[in-house]
Amino acid sequence: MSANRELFTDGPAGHIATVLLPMPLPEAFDYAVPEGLTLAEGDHVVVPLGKRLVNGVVWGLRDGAGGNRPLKPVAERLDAPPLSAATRQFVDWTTRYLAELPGNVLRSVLRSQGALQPSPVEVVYRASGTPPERLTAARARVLEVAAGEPLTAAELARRAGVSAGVVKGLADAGALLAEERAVDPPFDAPDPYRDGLALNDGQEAASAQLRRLIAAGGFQAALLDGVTGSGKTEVYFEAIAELLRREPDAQVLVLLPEIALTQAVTARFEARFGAEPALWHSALGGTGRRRAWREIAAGRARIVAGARSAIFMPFRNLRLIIVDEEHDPTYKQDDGLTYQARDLAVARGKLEGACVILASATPSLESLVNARAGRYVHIRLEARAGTAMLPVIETLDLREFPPEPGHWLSEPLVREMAETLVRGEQVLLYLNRRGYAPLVLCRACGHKMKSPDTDRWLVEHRYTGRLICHTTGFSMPKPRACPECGTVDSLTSVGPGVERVAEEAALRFPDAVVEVFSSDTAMGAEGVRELVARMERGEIDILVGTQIAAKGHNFPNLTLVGVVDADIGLSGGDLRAGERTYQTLVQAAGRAGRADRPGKAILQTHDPDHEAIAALVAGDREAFLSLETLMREQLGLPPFGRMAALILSGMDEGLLVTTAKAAAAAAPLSDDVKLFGPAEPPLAVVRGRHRRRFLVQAGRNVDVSAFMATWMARFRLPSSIRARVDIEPYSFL
DNA sequence: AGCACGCCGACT
DNA sequence: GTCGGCGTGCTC
Repeated sequence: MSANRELFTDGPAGHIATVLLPMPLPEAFDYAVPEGLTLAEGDHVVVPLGKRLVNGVVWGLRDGAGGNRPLKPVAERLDAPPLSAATRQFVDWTTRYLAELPGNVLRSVLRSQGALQPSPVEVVYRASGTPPERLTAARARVLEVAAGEPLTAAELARRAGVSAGVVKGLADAGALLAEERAVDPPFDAPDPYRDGLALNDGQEAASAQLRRLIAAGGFQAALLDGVTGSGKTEVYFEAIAELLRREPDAQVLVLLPEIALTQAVTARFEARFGAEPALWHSALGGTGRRRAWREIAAGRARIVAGARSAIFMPFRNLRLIIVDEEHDPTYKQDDGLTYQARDLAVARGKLEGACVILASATPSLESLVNARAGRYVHIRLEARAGTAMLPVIETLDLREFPPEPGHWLSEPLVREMAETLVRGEQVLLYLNRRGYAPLVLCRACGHKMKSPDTDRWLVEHRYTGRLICHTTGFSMPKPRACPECGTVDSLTSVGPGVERVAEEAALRFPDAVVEVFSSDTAMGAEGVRELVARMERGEIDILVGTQIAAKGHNFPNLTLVGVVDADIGLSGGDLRAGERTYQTLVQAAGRAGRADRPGKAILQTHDPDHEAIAALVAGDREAFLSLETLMREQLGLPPFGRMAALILSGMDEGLLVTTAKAAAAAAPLSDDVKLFGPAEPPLAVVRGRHRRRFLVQAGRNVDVSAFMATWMARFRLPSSIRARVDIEPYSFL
């Protein structure tokens, strides 16, 4: 067992275990340690709570009297790998940082129900080498199959095409040997000594820097800043290889945006290390979860590739964390907790004494500021000379060349598309709007079709003939008559979505193969892979896609990217809108001409002078970032100031308003903290729940987490009102 | 999170 | 007259 396990040997009666339970309780509970039970901090235990038994983790051990009332005894110690001291510290730190309840954070760590039970076993058979006395044809087939890997009786019978009785007969005759095998097999060990792809000079220099960081050991954060196509993955693979060569027991966590956890990405790991990584993502079923969790907790899974929630995995010896596409906004979301996985990764790296590498072609402003301040090592990776030229980027002023009413492709873009198609090359039209039209309204009375639970517009989807709310998922068939005034056939579609742009493209280029690539095209992971493969093979001429099309793929014959509406995201209640637009445009533009062909990107805009667009056209990232940095610094916005939000919600609007007033009055205000609200957010009602929102803005040196915790403790929350704290909120809706 | 306790509607 | 709805409160 590990060195950090303080053994708690027996002594006088009155030992107390503080046990943290994975539930929204205010604190860890004390239990008596029964005579004869030896416990260590981090151990998984079963304890009585009310009239049931629940799992928990020993958070502390001490001697003492039971206090004012007798303690219930710990029921059982589970034979599972204990949570490491660093993992427990990470839970404590995260609890404080997010102003959360500790049990809620622990619940994110214990995300597999079956993982604490002994691993289930199955009986498998292999040939014993002694053939049976009577060898029938059926028996021979079974023995032939069994000569390979050990299989269960059912699988053996299926593959040999015989009944289960034949297998049983062979086992009884001693020709097959039964053995038990854990249902959760270990993951194959990665081999860090295999050769990677040949690195160019830039990649070699960057990986040498990373190897030095690994060799130095301990906590270090690095920003690996490399343009699209510069081969960042190969570079951080070298850091992984270096670590595993030095420390064969080390564990590595690679965080990826959920969408990037595809076969293609894991295949690259397998090609480099000869073994698939252990995967952790939301789509994992019960068995896969249990296997991954146990193997990580036991310290046997070496390379773990996961979505944001993988930052909570119970690693034993985490030495390196890589956050790929660190700028990706999907790292900030709530799945039970509201957190930014990149920020937690840096915090966990500190606690584990591990190296943290943030990789991106378009780093977040936060990370760039940290790099400039010297808190992160800044490693720049230039493009491979000759191979991946950045495209020529032009703006197309929609005020000068307006498309016809009801159309969205401006004439100069259409001309450029025609020339591209004539050369036999491919076009990507990028528009970050799913569906056919973002709004359906009645020409007769002006009624706008809205979601019943929210004020949001219903988005028309032509493929399915339905109107869908992208916030709540509500959906209905598109009616023939206006539900307000009853006029028949008066509902018109306003504005473009990808389906509508695809329709226009198909109309303009009747001979071209046009496809839509959108996250809600009902095609699933399999369909996405198929579509990407067809695009790679050149079987699609014009791909119309949302965000999902803008990243991660390499289409060598794609030479023109048309950004249908570069202005989306430049305005709205989001301080990162400019940054986000810039990143998206770089990613979308980066799709063009990745092989040896020069690419071109055309941005349709009403505001070609906007700094994000101007900087992009000039290819001047520094200029854009300097402006953005200056703006945020002057306004005291992150990362130059701290923010937090409090969202109250409840069915009873009257009670909500009263509670919000009480909350406002209870705020522990001071000079360096500004409080805004309670405000009615744009999404004021979601599924019948009313919402009110507070925004806290404070100086860089203010601990907003502590502020929120203090605030929350100073007013009573009626049980029907829910409160959610969001530290460093990204969305202000 | 569960689970019990508690006070108001339609059923054998 | 009871069964049962989920609002409120507690669990070491």
